[in-house]
Amino acid sequence: MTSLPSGRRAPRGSLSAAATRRVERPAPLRQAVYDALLELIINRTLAPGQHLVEAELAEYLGVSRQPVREALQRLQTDGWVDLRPAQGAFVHTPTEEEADQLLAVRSVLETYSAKLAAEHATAADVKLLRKLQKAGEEALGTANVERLVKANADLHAAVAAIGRNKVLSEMIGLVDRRVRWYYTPIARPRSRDSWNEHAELVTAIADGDAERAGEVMHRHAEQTRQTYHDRKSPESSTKSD
Amino acid sequence: MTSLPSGRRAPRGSLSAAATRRVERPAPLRQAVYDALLELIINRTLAPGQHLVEAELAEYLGVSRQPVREALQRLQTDGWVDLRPAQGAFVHTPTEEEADQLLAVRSVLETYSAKLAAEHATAADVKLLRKLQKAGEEALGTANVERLVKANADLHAAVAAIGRNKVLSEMIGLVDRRVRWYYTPIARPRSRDSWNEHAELVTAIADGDAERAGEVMHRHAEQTRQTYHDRKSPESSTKSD
DNA sequence: ATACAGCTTTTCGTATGCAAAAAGCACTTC
DNA sequence: GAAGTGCTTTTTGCATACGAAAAGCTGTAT
Repeated sequence: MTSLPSGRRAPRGSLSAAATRRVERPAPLRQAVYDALLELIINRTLAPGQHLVEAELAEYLGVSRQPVREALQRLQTDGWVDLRPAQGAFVHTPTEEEADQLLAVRSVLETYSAKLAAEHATAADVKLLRKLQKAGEEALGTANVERLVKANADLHAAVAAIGRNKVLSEMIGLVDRRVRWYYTPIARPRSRDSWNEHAELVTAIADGDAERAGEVMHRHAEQTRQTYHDRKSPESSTKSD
Repeated sequence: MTSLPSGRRAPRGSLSAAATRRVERPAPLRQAVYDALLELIINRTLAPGQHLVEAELAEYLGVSRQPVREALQRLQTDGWVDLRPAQGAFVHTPTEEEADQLLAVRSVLETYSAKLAAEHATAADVKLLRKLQKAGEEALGTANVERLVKANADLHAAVAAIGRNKVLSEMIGLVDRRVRWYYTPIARPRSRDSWNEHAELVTAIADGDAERAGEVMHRHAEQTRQTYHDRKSPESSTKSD
Protein backbone atom coordinates (compact mmCIF):
# COMPACT_ATOMS: atom_id res chain seq x y z
CA MET A 1 0.00 0.00 0.00
CA THR A 2 2.66 2.42 -1.01
CA SER A 3 0.43 4.86 -2.77
CA LEU A 4 2.97 7.59 -2.63
CA PRO A 5 1.82 10.63 -4.55
CA SER A 6 4.52 10.51 -7.16
CA GLY A 7 3.05 12.51 -9.95
CA ARG A 8 0.83 15.04 -8.29
CA ARG A 9 1.58 18.14 -6.30
CA ALA A 10 3.21 16.12 -3.65
CA PRO A 11 6.23 17.78 -2.10
CA ARG A 12 9.10 15.42 -2.52
CA GLY A 13 9.83 15.47 1.18
CA SER A 14 6.51 14.15 2.37
CA LEU A 15 8.25 11.87 4.81
CA SER A 16 10.78 14.36 6.05
CA ALA A 17 8.16 16.15 8.05
CA ALA A 18 7.24 12.97 9.82
CA ALA A 19 10.85 11.98 10.17
CA THR A 20 11.59 14.89 12.42
CA ARG A 21 8.99 13.61 14.78
CA ARG A 22 10.53 10.71 16.59
CA VAL A 23 8.16 7.92 17.37
CA GLU A 24 7.78 6.90 20.94
CA ARG A 25 10.99 5.67 22.35
CA PRO A 26 10.89 2.78 24.76
CA ALA A 27 11.76 4.91 27.76
CA PRO A 28 14.75 3.36 29.47
CA LEU A 29 13.77 1.84 32.74
CA ARG A 30 16.59 3.51 34.60
CA GLN A 31 15.12 6.87 33.73
CA ALA A 32 11.74 5.90 35.11
CA VAL A 33 13.40 4.59 38.24
CA TYR A 34 15.40 7.79 38.55
CA ASP A 35 12.24 9.86 38.35
CA ALA A 36 10.43 7.65 40.81
CA LEU A 37 13.19 7.71 43.37
CA LEU A 38 13.70 11.45 42.99
CA GLU A 39 10.02 11.97 43.59
CA LEU A 40 10.20 9.81 46.72
CA ILE A 41 13.18 11.78 47.97
CA ILE A 42 11.72 15.19 47.28
CA ASN A 43 8.44 14.49 48.97
CA ARG A 44 10.27 13.09 51.96
CA THR A 45 8.97 9.53 51.62
CA LEU A 46 12.62 8.62 51.67
CA ALA A 47 14.01 10.66 54.51
CA PRO A 48 17.47 12.25 54.52
CA GLY A 49 20.04 9.88 55.92
CA GLN A 50 17.95 6.83 55.19
CA HIS A 51 19.75 3.80 53.92
CA LEU A 52 18.51 2.76 50.51
CA VAL A 53 18.87 -0.95 49.92
CA GLU A 54 18.98 -1.81 46.26
CA ALA A 55 17.05 -5.04 46.61
CA GLU A 56 14.25 -3.35 48.55
CA LEU A 57 13.85 -0.55 46.06
CA ALA A 58 13.96 -3.05 43.21
CA GLU A 59 11.18 -5.12 44.69
CA TYR A 60 9.15 -2.06 45.61
CA LEU A 61 9.37 -0.73 42.08
CA GLY A 62 8.94 -4.14 40.50
CA VAL A 63 12.23 -4.16 38.63
CA SER A 64 15.59 -5.78 39.07
CA ARG A 65 18.53 -4.32 40.91
CA GLN A 66 20.30 -3.24 37.75
CA PRO A 67 18.19 -0.23 36.77
CA VAL A 68 17.99 0.72 40.42
CA ARG A 69 21.76 0.78 40.66
CA GLU A 70 22.04 2.93 37.58
CA ALA A 71 19.45 5.34 38.87
CA LEU A 72 21.15 5.57 42.25
CA GLN A 73 24.44 6.41 40.66
CA ARG A 74 22.95 9.21 38.65
CA LEU A 75 21.19 10.43 41.76
CA GLN A 76 24.58 10.59 43.38
CA THR A 77 26.20 12.68 40.69
CA ASP A 78 23.22 15.01 40.89
CA GLY A 79 23.66 15.34 44.63
CA TRP A 80 20.57 13.56 45.90
CA VAL A 81 22.15 10.54 47.52
CA ASP A 82 25.54 9.68 48.90
CA LEU A 83 27.00 6.44 47.66
CA ARG A 84 29.32 5.11 50.30
CA PRO A 85 31.69 2.49 48.90
CA ALA A 86 30.78 -1.04 49.76
CA GLN A 87 27.99 0.17 51.96
CA GLY A 88 25.31 1.46 49.71
CA ALA A 89 23.24 4.53 49.06
CA PHE A 90 22.00 7.01 51.63
CA VAL A 91 19.64 9.88 51.01
CA HIS A 92 21.76 12.99 51.13
CA THR A 93 21.43 15.07 54.26
CA PRO A 94 21.72 18.72 53.36
CA THR A 95 23.81 20.78 55.71
CA GLU A 96 23.28 24.40 56.51
CA GLU A 97 26.54 25.27 54.83
CA GLU A 98 25.74 23.38 51.67
CA ALA A 99 22.33 24.98 51.38
CA ASP A 100 23.90 28.41 51.53
CA GLN A 101 26.49 27.50 48.95
CA LEU A 102 23.80 26.26 46.62
CA LEU A 103 21.78 29.41 47.13
CA ALA A 104 24.85 31.47 46.37
CA VAL A 105 25.57 29.61 43.15
CA ARG A 106 21.95 29.78 42.20
CA SER A 107 22.01 33.50 42.70
CA VAL A 108 24.94 33.91 40.34
CA LEU A 109 23.54 31.62 37.67
CA GLU A 110 20.06 33.09 37.80
CA THR A 111 21.38 36.61 37.60
CA TYR A 112 23.23 35.81 34.42
CA SER A 113 20.22 33.93 33.16
CA ALA A 114 18.04 36.99 33.64
CA LYS A 115 20.48 39.16 31.72
CA LEU A 116 20.51 36.74 28.83
CA ALA A 117 16.76 36.52 28.87
CA ALA A 118 16.45 40.28 28.61
CA GLU A 119 18.79 40.26 25.64
CA HIS A 120 17.04 37.47 23.78
CA ALA A 121 13.39 37.71 24.69
CA THR A 122 10.95 37.83 21.80
CA ALA A 123 7.38 39.00 21.98
CA ALA A 124 6.24 35.40 22.29
CA ASP A 125 8.67 34.85 25.13
CA VAL A 126 7.34 37.80 27.04
CA LYS A 127 3.84 36.58 26.49
CA LEU A 128 4.75 33.24 28.02
CA LEU A 129 6.36 34.91 30.99
CA ARG A 130 3.32 37.01 31.64
CA LYS A 131 1.18 33.92 31.48
CA LEU A 132 3.36 32.13 34.01
CA GLN A 133 3.39 35.21 36.16
CA LYS A 134 -0.39 35.24 36.12
CA ALA A 135 -0.51 31.55 36.98
CA GLY A 136 1.72 32.27 39.95
CA GLU A 137 -0.49 35.06 41.17
CA GLU A 138 -3.46 32.78 40.99
CA ALA A 139 -1.70 30.01 42.85
CA LEU A 140 -0.92 32.61 45.46
CA GLY A 141 -4.60 32.97 46.09
CA THR A 142 -5.25 29.29 46.56
CA ALA A 143 -2.53 29.00 49.18
CA ASN A 144 -1.59 25.70 47.63
CA VAL A 145 2.07 25.38 48.50
CA GLU A 146 2.86 22.67 46.02
CA ARG A 147 1.29 24.54 43.17
CA LEU A 148 3.01 27.71 44.20
CA VAL A 149 6.38 26.01 44.22
CA LYS A 150 5.76 24.62 40.78
CA ALA A 151 4.67 27.96 39.40
CA ASN A 152 7.85 29.46 40.74
CA ALA A 153 9.97 26.73 39.21
CA ASP A 154 8.19 27.10 35.87
CA LEU A 155 8.83 30.80 35.71
CA HIS A 156 12.49 30.48 36.51
CA ALA A 157 12.86 27.64 34.02
CA ALA A 158 11.18 29.76 31.37
CA VAL A 159 13.55 32.64 31.99
CA ALA A 160 16.48 30.27 31.71
CA ALA A 161 15.13 28.85 28.47
CA ILE A 162 14.72 32.29 26.97
CA GLY A 163 18.38 32.96 27.63
CA ARG A 164 19.15 30.44 24.88
CA ASN A 165 22.03 28.91 26.77
CA LYS A 166 21.36 25.24 27.18
CA VAL A 167 24.33 24.54 29.39
CA LEU A 168 23.20 27.27 31.73
CA SER A 169 19.61 26.04 31.69
CA GLU A 170 20.54 22.55 32.67
CA MET A 171 22.73 23.74 35.45
CA ILE A 172 20.05 26.00 36.80
CA GLY A 173 17.62 23.11 36.61
CA LEU A 174 19.83 20.95 38.79
CA VAL A 175 20.62 23.64 41.29
CA ASP A 176 17.07 24.93 41.55
CA ARG A 177 15.63 21.52 42.18
CA ARG A 178 17.95 20.97 45.07
CA VAL A 179 17.35 24.41 46.46
CA ARG A 180 13.65 23.81 46.35
CA TRP A 181 14.16 20.53 48.15
CA TYR A 182 15.81 22.35 51.02
CA TYR A 183 13.55 25.32 50.82
CA THR A 184 10.10 23.82 50.35
CA PRO A 185 9.61 22.43 53.84
CA ILE A 186 9.95 25.98 55.13
CA ALA A 187 8.57 27.73 52.11
CA ARG A 188 5.62 29.34 53.69
CA PRO A 189 6.59 32.98 53.99
CA ARG A 190 7.66 35.42 51.37
CA SER A 191 5.27 34.32 48.67
CA ARG A 192 3.73 37.74 48.16
CA ASP A 193 7.02 39.60 47.94
CA SER A 194 8.48 36.94 45.76
CA TRP A 195 5.86 37.31 43.09
CA ASN A 196 6.07 41.06 43.18
CA GLU A 197 9.73 40.68 42.38
CA HIS A 198 8.85 38.27 39.62
CA ALA A 199 6.58 40.88 38.09
CA GLU A 200 9.37 43.40 38.21
CA LEU A 201 11.68 40.90 36.57
CA VAL A 202 9.30 40.15 33.74
CA THR A 203 8.92 43.84 33.06
CA ALA A 204 12.66 44.34 32.88
CA ILE A 205 12.99 41.42 30.50
CA ALA A 206 10.15 42.75 28.37
CA ASP A 207 11.96 46.08 28.17
CA GLY A 208 15.08 44.28 27.06
CA ASP A 209 16.93 45.91 29.92
CA ALA A 210 19.59 43.32 30.70
CA GLU A 211 21.26 45.32 33.43
CA ARG A 212 18.07 45.88 35.29
CA ALA A 213 16.85 42.32 34.82
CA GLY A 214 20.09 41.02 36.24
CA GLU A 215 19.89 43.38 39.15
CA VAL A 216 16.30 42.46 39.94
CA MET A 217 17.03 38.76 39.75
CA HIS A 218 20.08 39.16 41.94
CA ARG A 219 18.06 40.99 44.53
CA HIS A 220 15.36 38.35 44.25
CA ALA A 221 17.76 35.47 44.75
CA GLU A 222 19.59 37.13 47.61
CA GLN A 223 16.29 37.85 49.23
CA THR A 224 15.43 34.18 49.10
CA ARG A 225 18.80 33.37 50.54
CA GLN A 226 18.26 35.82 53.35
CA THR A 227 14.83 34.42 54.08
CA TYR A 228 16.33 30.98 54.34
CA HIS A 229 18.80 32.16 56.92
CA ASP A 230 16.34 34.25 58.91
CA ARG A 231 14.30 31.19 59.36
CA LYS A 232 17.14 29.47 61.16
CA SER A 233 18.25 31.95 63.80
CA PRO A 234 15.06 33.40 65.22
CA GLU A 235 12.68 31.17 67.12
CA SER A 236 9.85 32.81 65.24
CA SER A 237 9.82 29.98 62.74
CA THR A 238 6.10 29.61 63.29
CA LYS A 239 5.23 33.05 62.13
CA SER A 240 1.86 33.58 60.60
CA ASP A 241 1.70 31.84 57.29
CA MET B 1 31.60 -26.10 31.08
CA THR B 2 31.60 -24.76 34.59
CA SER B 3 35.32 -24.93 34.93
CA LEU B 4 35.54 -21.20 34.99
CA PRO B 5 38.22 -19.82 37.23
CA SER B 6 36.42 -18.22 40.12
CA GLY B 7 38.89 -15.38 40.27
CA ARG B 8 39.62 -12.69 37.76
CA ARG B 9 39.81 -13.74 34.22
CA ALA B 10 42.56 -12.69 31.89
CA PRO B 11 41.56 -10.45 29.00
CA ARG B 12 42.32 -11.58 25.49
CA GLY B 13 43.34 -8.12 24.40
CA SER B 14 42.17 -7.43 20.90
CA LEU B 15 42.50 -3.69 20.62
CA SER B 16 45.93 -3.51 22.07
CA ALA B 17 47.59 -6.79 22.80
CA ALA B 18 50.88 -5.07 23.52
CA ALA B 19 49.80 -3.06 26.51
CA THR B 20 46.58 -4.17 28.07
CA ARG B 21 45.16 -1.27 29.97
CA ARG B 22 43.96 -2.91 33.10
CA VAL B 23 42.42 -0.74 35.69
CA GLU B 24 43.27 -0.84 39.31
CA ARG B 25 41.69 -3.65 41.16
CA PRO B 26 40.98 -2.66 44.72
CA ALA B 27 39.15 0.62 44.22
CA PRO B 28 35.59 0.80 42.90
CA LEU B 29 35.94 -0.36 39.37
CA ARG B 30 33.43 2.01 37.84
CA GLN B 31 35.45 4.98 39.03
CA ALA B 32 38.65 3.61 37.54
CA VAL B 33 36.84 2.92 34.30
CA TYR B 34 35.39 6.42 34.34
CA ASP B 35 38.83 7.93 34.72
CA ALA B 36 40.31 5.69 32.06
CA LEU B 37 37.61 6.49 29.53
CA LEU B 38 37.71 10.19 30.29
CA GLU B 39 41.43 10.17 29.71
CA LEU B 40 40.94 8.41 26.40
CA ILE B 41 38.33 10.94 25.38
CA ILE B 42 40.31 13.99 26.40
CA ASN B 43 43.46 12.94 24.60
CA ARG B 44 41.43 12.16 21.52
CA THR B 45 42.13 8.43 21.46
CA LEU B 46 38.38 8.13 21.35
CA ALA B 47 37.34 10.66 18.76
CA PRO B 48 34.21 12.79 18.95
CA GLY B 49 31.27 11.03 17.35
CA GLN B 50 32.83 7.63 17.73
CA HIS B 51 30.53 4.81 18.72
CA LEU B 52 31.59 3.25 21.99
CA VAL B 53 30.64 -0.40 22.19
CA GLU B 54 30.38 -1.64 25.72
CA ALA B 55 31.77 -5.06 24.98
CA GLU B 56 34.83 -3.67 23.23
CA LEU B 57 35.64 -1.23 25.99
CA ALA B 58 35.10 -3.94 28.55
CA GLU B 59 37.53 -6.28 26.90
CA TYR B 60 40.01 -3.51 26.27
CA LEU B 61 40.02 -2.54 29.93
CA GLY B 62 39.90 -6.12 31.15
CA VAL B 63 36.62 -5.83 33.02
CA SER B 64 33.04 -6.85 32.38
CA ARG B 65 30.39 -4.75 30.74
CA GLN B 66 28.74 -3.75 33.98
CA PRO B 67 31.30 -1.24 35.30
CA VAL B 68 31.70 0.06 31.78
CA ARG B 69 27.99 0.74 31.55
CA GLU B 70 28.03 2.57 34.85
CA ALA B 71 31.00 4.65 33.80
CA LEU B 72 29.40 5.53 30.48
CA GLN B 73 26.27 6.72 32.19
CA ARG B 74 28.19 9.01 34.46
CA LEU B 75 30.14 10.24 31.49
CA GLN B 76 26.84 11.14 29.96
CA THR B 77 25.59 13.18 32.88
CA ASP B 78 28.91 15.01 32.86
CA GLY B 79 28.54 15.79 29.18
CA TRP B 80 31.32 13.69 27.70
CA VAL B 81 29.27 11.15 25.80
CA ASP B 82 25.77 11.01 24.37
CA LEU B 83 23.79 7.94 25.30
CA ARG B 84 21.22 7.25 22.64
CA PRO B 85 18.51 4.87 23.84
CA ALA B 86 18.86 1.35 22.54
CA GLN B 87 21.73 2.48 20.41
CA GLY B 88 24.63 3.03 22.69
CA ALA B 89 27.19 5.62 23.65
CA PHE B 90 28.83 8.11 21.33
CA VAL B 91 31.63 10.46 22.22
CA HIS B 92 30.08 13.87 22.47
CA THR B 93 30.76 16.17 19.54
CA PRO B 94 31.13 19.71 20.77
CA THR B 95 29.44 22.31 18.66
CA GLU B 96 30.55 25.85 18.23
CA GLU B 97 27.44 27.04 20.01
CA GLU B 98 27.91 24.75 22.95
CA ALA B 99 31.54 25.76 23.38
CA ASP B 100 30.53 29.37 23.60
CA GLN B 101 27.79 28.61 26.10
CA LEU B 102 30.24 26.74 28.25
CA LEU B 103 32.73 29.57 28.05
CA ALA B 104 30.00 31.99 29.06
CA VAL B 105 28.97 29.94 32.07
CA ARG B 106 32.57 29.46 32.99
CA SER B 107 33.08 33.18 32.91
CA VAL B 108 30.23 33.77 35.31
CA LEU B 109 31.26 31.05 37.72
CA GLU B 110 34.91 31.97 37.71
CA THR B 111 34.12 35.62 38.29
CA TYR B 112 32.15 34.78 41.37
CA SER B 113 34.84 32.35 42.42
CA ALA B 114 37.47 35.09 42.23
CA LYS B 115 35.35 37.38 44.38
CA LEU B 116 34.94 34.70 47.01
CA ALA B 117 38.63 33.94 46.92
CA ALA B 118 39.49 37.57 47.56
CA GLU B 119 37.16 37.58 50.53
CA HIS B 120 38.46 34.38 52.08
CA ALA B 121 42.12 34.18 51.15
CA THR B 122 44.52 33.65 54.03
CA ALA B 123 48.23 34.28 53.93
CA ALA B 124 48.83 30.62 53.24
CA ASP B 125 46.35 30.72 50.39
CA VAL B 126 48.12 33.64 48.79
CA LYS B 127 51.41 31.86 49.17
CA LEU B 128 50.02 28.85 47.32
CA LEU B 129 48.68 31.05 44.55
CA ARG B 130 52.02 32.72 44.06
CA LYS B 131 53.67 29.34 43.89
CA LEU B 132 51.25 28.17 41.21
CA GLN B 133 51.69 31.43 39.40
CA LYS B 134 55.43 30.89 39.39
CA ALA B 135 55.00 27.33 38.14
CA GLY B 136 52.93 28.69 35.30
CA GLU B 137 55.54 31.25 34.34
CA GLU B 138 58.14 28.52 34.25
CA ALA B 139 55.98 26.25 32.15
CA LEU B 140 55.63 29.21 29.84
CA GLY B 141 59.31 29.06 29.16
CA THR B 142 59.39 25.39 28.31
CA ALA B 143 56.66 25.83 25.71
CA ASN B 144 55.22 22.55 26.92
CA VAL B 145 51.54 22.88 26.07
CA GLU B 146 50.35 20.06 28.23
CA ARG B 147 52.20 21.32 31.25
CA LEU B 148 50.98 24.83 30.59
CA VAL B 149 47.40 23.66 30.44
CA LYS B 150 47.79 21.83 33.70
CA ALA B 151 49.35 24.83 35.42
CA ASN B 152 46.43 26.91 34.27
CA ALA B 153 43.95 24.37 35.55
CA ASP B 154 45.73 24.13 38.88
CA LEU B 155 45.65 27.84 39.43
CA HIS B 156 41.98 28.15 38.64
CA ALA B 157 41.19 25.16 40.83
CA ALA B 158 43.14 26.71 43.67
CA VAL B 159 41.24 29.97 43.37
CA ALA B 160 37.99 28.03 43.44
CA ALA B 161 39.08 26.10 46.50
CA ILE B 162 40.01 29.28 48.34
CA GLY B 163 36.49 30.55 47.79
CA ARG B 164 35.33 27.90 50.27
CA ASN B 165 32.25 27.03 48.27
CA LYS B 166 32.36 23.33 47.50
CA VAL B 167 29.34 23.34 45.25
CA LEU B 168 30.88 26.08 43.18
CA SER B 169 34.25 24.35 43.06
CA GLU B 170 32.79 21.13 41.75
CA MET B 171 30.82 22.95 39.11
CA ILE B 172 33.84 24.90 37.97
CA GLY B 173 35.79 21.66 37.84
CA LEU B 174 33.27 20.11 35.48
CA VAL B 175 32.94 23.13 33.26
CA ASP B 176 36.64 23.86 33.11
CA ARG B 177 37.53 20.34 32.13
CA ARG B 178 35.16 20.46 29.22
CA VAL B 179 36.31 23.89 28.18
CA ARG B 180 39.87 22.69 28.19
CA TRP B 181 38.83 19.74 26.07
CA TYR B 182 37.53 22.10 23.40
CA TYR B 183 40.22 24.65 23.89
CA THR B 184 43.41 22.60 24.17
CA PRO B 185 43.66 21.48 20.54
CA ILE B 186 43.84 25.12 19.53
CA ALA B 187 45.54 26.42 22.65
CA ARG B 188 48.57 27.91 21.04
CA PRO B 189 48.30 31.63 21.39
CA ARG B 190 47.59 33.86 24.31
CA SER B 191 49.79 32.14 26.87
CA ARG B 192 51.79 35.23 27.72
CA ASP B 193 48.84 37.53 28.14
CA SER B 194 46.98 34.91 30.06
CA TRP B 195 49.62 34.60 32.74
CA ASN B 196 49.97 38.34 33.05
CA GLU B 197 46.28 38.42 33.84
CA HIS B 198 46.77 35.64 36.32
CA ALA B 199 49.39 37.69 38.10
CA GLU B 200 47.02 40.59 38.27
CA LEU B 201 44.35 38.31 39.65
CA VAL B 202 46.57 36.93 42.37
CA THR B 203 47.50 40.42 43.43
CA ALA B 204 43.86 41.45 43.67
CA ILE B 205 43.10 38.39 45.77
CA ALA B 206 46.09 39.05 47.98
CA ASP B 207 44.78 42.57 48.55
CA GLY B 208 41.42 41.15 49.49
CA ASP B 209 39.86 43.33 46.84
CA ALA B 210 36.85 41.24 45.82
CA GLU B 211 35.51 43.75 43.36
CA ARG B 212 38.76 44.02 41.50
CA ALA B 213 39.44 40.27 41.60
CA GLY B 214 36.06 39.63 40.09
CA GLU B 215 36.62 42.23 37.44
CA VAL B 216 40.02 40.87 36.51
CA MET B 217 38.77 37.32 36.33
CA HIS B 218 35.83 38.37 34.22
CA ARG B 219 38.10 40.14 31.81
CA HIS B 220 40.38 37.14 31.78
CA ALA B 221 37.59 34.70 31.01
CA GLU B 222 36.05 36.89 28.37
CA GLN B 223 39.44 37.27 26.78
CA THR B 224 39.74 33.51 26.55
CA ARG B 225 36.30 33.39 25.05
CA GLN B 226 37.24 36.00 22.51
CA THR B 227 40.41 34.16 21.61
CA TYR B 228 38.41 31.04 21.01
CA HIS B 229 36.19 32.85 18.55
CA ASP B 230 39.01 34.67 16.82
CA ARG B 231 40.54 31.34 16.15
CA LYS B 232 37.56 30.50 13.97
CA SER B 233 38.00 33.40 11.60
CA PRO B 234 41.69 32.70 11.13
CA GLU B 235 43.16 35.49 9.07
CA SER B 236 41.52 38.24 11.05
CA SER B 237 44.11 38.05 13.75
CA THR B 238 47.70 38.68 12.83
CA LYS B 239 48.95 39.45 16.26
CA SER B 240 52.00 37.53 17.30
CA ASP B 241 51.46 35.11 20.12
C1' DA C 1 29.13 -6.69 83.71
C1' DT C 2 31.94 -5.46 79.95
C1' DA C 3 34.93 -5.99 76.24
C1' DC C 4 36.84 -8.64 72.68
C1' DA C 5 36.88 -12.27 69.17
C1' DG C 6 34.97 -15.10 65.92
C1' DC C 7 31.01 -16.33 63.32
C1' DT C 8 26.71 -15.27 60.79
C1' DT C 9 24.04 -12.29 58.05
C1' DT C 10 23.28 -8.76 55.11
C1' DT C 11 24.35 -6.02 51.15
C1' DC C 12 27.20 -4.43 47.75
C1' DG C 13 30.26 -5.06 43.55
C1' DT C 14 31.09 -7.65 39.51
C1' DA C 15 30.24 -11.04 36.07
C1' DT C 16 27.31 -13.55 33.03
C1' DG C 17 22.94 -14.82 30.56
C1' DC C 18 19.05 -13.81 27.74
C1' DA C 19 15.60 -11.30 25.07
C1' DA C 20 14.43 -7.33 22.24
C1' DA C 21 15.50 -3.48 19.36
C1' DA C 22 18.28 -1.43 15.85
C1' DA C 23 21.44 -1.57 12.11
C1' DG C 24 23.40 -3.90 8.20
C1' DC C 25 23.13 -7.19 4.32
C1' DA C 26 21.47 -9.76 0.67
C1' DC C 27 17.82 -11.03 -1.97
C1' DT C 28 13.86 -10.30 -4.77
C1' DT C 29 11.12 -7.61 -7.80
C1' DC C 30 9.99 -4.18 -11.09
C1' DG D 1 19.94 -1.20 -12.62
C1' DA D 2 17.45 0.65 -8.63
C1' DA D 3 14.34 0.33 -4.92
C1' DG D 4 11.97 -2.10 -1.51
C1' DT D 5 11.64 -6.07 1.72
C1' DG D 6 12.76 -9.67 4.69
C1' DC D 7 16.44 -11.85 7.21
C1' DT D 8 20.79 -11.96 9.85
C1' DT D 9 23.97 -9.80 12.86
C1' DT D 10 25.15 -6.76 16.26
C1' DT D 11 24.42 -4.32 20.48
C1' DT D 12 21.89 -2.68 23.98
C1' DG D 13 18.80 -3.24 28.19
C1' DC D 14 17.32 -5.91 31.88
C1' DA D 15 17.63 -9.89 34.86
C1' DT D 16 20.05 -13.15 37.59
C1' DA D 17 24.08 -15.44 39.90
C1' DC D 18 28.03 -15.43 42.69
C1' DG D 19 31.92 -13.86 45.49
C1' DA D 20 33.60 -10.35 48.89
C1' DA D 21 33.43 -6.98 52.27
C1' DA D 22 31.20 -4.82 55.97
C1' DA D 23 27.86 -4.78 59.73
C1' DG D 24 25.67 -7.16 63.43
C1' DC D 25 25.34 -10.76 66.82
C1' DT D 26 26.64 -14.18 70.11
C1' DG D 27 29.44 -16.38 73.15
C1' DT D 28 33.27 -16.41 76.16
C1' DA D 29 36.82 -14.71 79.04
C1' DT D 30 38.37 -11.29 82.19
